[in-house]
Amino acid sequence: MLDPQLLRNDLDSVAERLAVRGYQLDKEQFIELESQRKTLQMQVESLRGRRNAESRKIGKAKAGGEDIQPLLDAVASMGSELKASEQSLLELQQKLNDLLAGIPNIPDESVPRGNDESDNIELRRWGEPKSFDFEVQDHVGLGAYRGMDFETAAKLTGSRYVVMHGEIALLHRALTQFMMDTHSRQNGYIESYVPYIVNSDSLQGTGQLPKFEEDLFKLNTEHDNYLIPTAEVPLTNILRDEIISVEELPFKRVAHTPCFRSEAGSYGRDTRGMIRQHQFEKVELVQAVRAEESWQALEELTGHAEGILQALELPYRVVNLCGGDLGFGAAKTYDIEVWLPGQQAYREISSCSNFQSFQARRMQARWRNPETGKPELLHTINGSGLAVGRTLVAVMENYQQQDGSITVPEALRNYMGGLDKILD
RNA sequence: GGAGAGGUGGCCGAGCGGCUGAAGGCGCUCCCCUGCUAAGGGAGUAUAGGCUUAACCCCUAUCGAGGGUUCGAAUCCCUCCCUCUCCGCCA
Repeated sequence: MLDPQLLRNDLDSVAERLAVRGYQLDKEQFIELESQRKTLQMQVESLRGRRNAESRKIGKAKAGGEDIQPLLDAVASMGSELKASEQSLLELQQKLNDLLAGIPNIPDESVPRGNDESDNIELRRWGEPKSFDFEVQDHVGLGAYRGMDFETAAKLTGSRYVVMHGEIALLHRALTQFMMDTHSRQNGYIESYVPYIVNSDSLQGTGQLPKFEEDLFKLNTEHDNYLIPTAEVPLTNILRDEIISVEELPFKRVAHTPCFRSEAGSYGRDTRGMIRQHQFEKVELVQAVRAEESWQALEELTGHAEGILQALELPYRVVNLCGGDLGFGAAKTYDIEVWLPGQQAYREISSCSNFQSFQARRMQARWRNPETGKPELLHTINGSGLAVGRTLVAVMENYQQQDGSITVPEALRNYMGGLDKILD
């Protein structure tokens, strides 16, 4: 959610900057609703003020043993008038709120203009895509005889799920452990275990609701419960409705969770293999910092995600997402794309974003500034560190050998009982 | 699942339907006294919104959430949520 004050004071420049992401702000509607709100609110509040004053008089008169009937008569008509005004104010505020909640975050100045991923700007590359002197397979081919089993998953559940057996499953788990250890021991994140089911308030807070409900799995319980699409939701909502002290900053959390996404609207995309699944594992990094530090935190967090790929010696590039490709709440996003020999392409493996106060305002996540004594909104940053399933794909494809085996990256061998090679 | 108790400010904890945005305590900030690893005295200390927009003042809302009764609700009624205790079941 944007700062309503900013919209009131600087509507034109907000609209201009939102255009970078292709969002057209309905300025007239906002101005209209806002002016109605103002008059109505003043009306309601002064009515309430009068009623309160009159009521106090009645109280005093009664205590003094006076006849209160004339006072009661004087207030008699106020009730209905107040009720009517309150009702229309409520409706108006609802409309304004809906409008506000539907406005995406303002892109940072450094976000390039553009409509889709073809307009993203590549910032840097790391590592050299290996050239193979044999015909490379993709992970589906490589996994076919090694325990990556889509057919059984289809039987158990349906499409876009996977069952893994044996050493492939072990490799998958080793990746998770390696990532968790790196972030918690070296990068300063506190490891957290969180629920995989959250309520609608939490999804509201991080911005998945109300606009993107169709992307989520909703549970058929009496409560408004959903499976998490990312650990960002529970981790960030730890701070919802909290005012934390300066000693608790920077707030840095890492969690490993499954993620559940309905993938509505992506029919036909990435149907092969485990690039796009309804259920996948992810290690998520979340930071909450004071406003001045959020841009630096984004760079740092992106570096932490890159560090995993470097340790695994997987070639990647970092792109700066253009306005049109930016997520709803992000002011800026770096996508990290890993090289996949099977696709001869770089594919997203992490998405690191600075939300500034966008999420914090929705969830009233604040810290108390000791210099002013006042609470201030936090800035939130998050990113994958990394998507485990896609990392598994990248390891399989980049480490494949001519004889059909897969070399285990050095960094993972301790997690696999010293195993250095996965054979057929 | 059954029975009971309870949810009040950063924390603890009072609160007959009216002068309670909320006693008292703790914590914190500032000042005074004293002086050395203590103590005493005084003042201040919620959030959001409106108005102003430079600030103050003022006004409105908020005592788990939402409704209701009433001129007036932290206080009465209803619904829901959560926490705790006991019993049952269970990884």
